[in-house]
Amino acid sequence: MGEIESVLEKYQIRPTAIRLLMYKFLRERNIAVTLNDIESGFEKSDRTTLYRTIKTFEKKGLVHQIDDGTGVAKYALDEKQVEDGLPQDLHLHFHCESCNETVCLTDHKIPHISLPQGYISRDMNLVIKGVCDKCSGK
Amino acid sequence: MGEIESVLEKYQIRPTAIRLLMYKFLRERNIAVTLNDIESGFEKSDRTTLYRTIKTFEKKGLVHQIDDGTGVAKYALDEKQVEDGLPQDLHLHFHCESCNETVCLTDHKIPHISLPQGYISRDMNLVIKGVCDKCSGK
DNA sequence: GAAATAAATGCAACTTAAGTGCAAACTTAT
DNA sequence: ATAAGTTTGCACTTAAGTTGCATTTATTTC
Ligand SMILES: [Mn+2]
Ligand SMILES: [Mn+2]
Ligand SMILES: [Zn+2]
Ligand SMILES: [Zn+2]
Repeated sequence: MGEIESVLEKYQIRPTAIRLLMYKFLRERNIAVTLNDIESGFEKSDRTTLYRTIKTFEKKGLVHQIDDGTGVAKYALDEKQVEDGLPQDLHLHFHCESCNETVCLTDHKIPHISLPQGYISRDMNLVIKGVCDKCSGK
Repeated sequence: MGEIESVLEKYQIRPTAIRLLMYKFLRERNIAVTLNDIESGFEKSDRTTLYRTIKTFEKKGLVHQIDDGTGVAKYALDEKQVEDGLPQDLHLHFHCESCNETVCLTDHKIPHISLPQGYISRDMNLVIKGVCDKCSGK
């Protein structure tokens, strides 16, 4: 059994052909991808299966969904160890308005925000939009 | 000429009947509203007109669009004075997962975030999800 | 004030992404 | 080998956003 298989098993995802392909696909890029990106990356296989596959990955905690404000859901691999049952730390996402790519800045945690009385925080989403390193040329 | 009319004129929006109604509608609530909310708030008038009206408001800087992660665009009045030509300061938004309402926390500015080399920030979106004061009962 | 011009409105249609139902194919357990 | 459960593919549905175009309404020019 290869390494890829064992990662999926670790997340309690049965390693079918499409699942292995999609996991490899996600590993090959370090940017968040849309369902359309995934679809374009595969010759065969249909949209619904890919949709359900990515949703399975999400439910099992292998990927997280990113809402970068473009109106289309993107997905990226969680890098967390399956050992610590905790959800991956909240980190910020950067969306480049030039190349339209979105990346996880996993080292950049969302700073603590104090809310008005009575407000309880459960989750956060911080997206910074601008120009990425590749596009700024700096 | 009423006060409402003069606000619209200040933003260079011609005060038609529907525009006055929509502006009043937005003023009456202090939460962000979807196009559907607006549509339900009016007997007459059609979706397209309301859509184009809110987009006109947005272009002219009277409202800002909020992406709270629910997948539906919401809109809320800008409170900024038209005098300072600047866009309204970036503030955070709170989305209550209990009542599904989203509010502008205009006093809560988004803290400064330092980005990796080469990344240029132009805009930000910070949404906190949780339970609002009304729903937490505290 | 009437004619010409421009802006706003209403209706129908289109686009895109997301999601569901169901039967066929495939896998795992008995 | 059979039965039960899971995954896959196809067709179809929903919802939000958006555009084209003709009609109506407002503004400008004469
Ligand atoms: Mn991420
Ligand atoms: Mn706001
Ligand atoms: Zn870029
Ligand atoms: Zn609430």
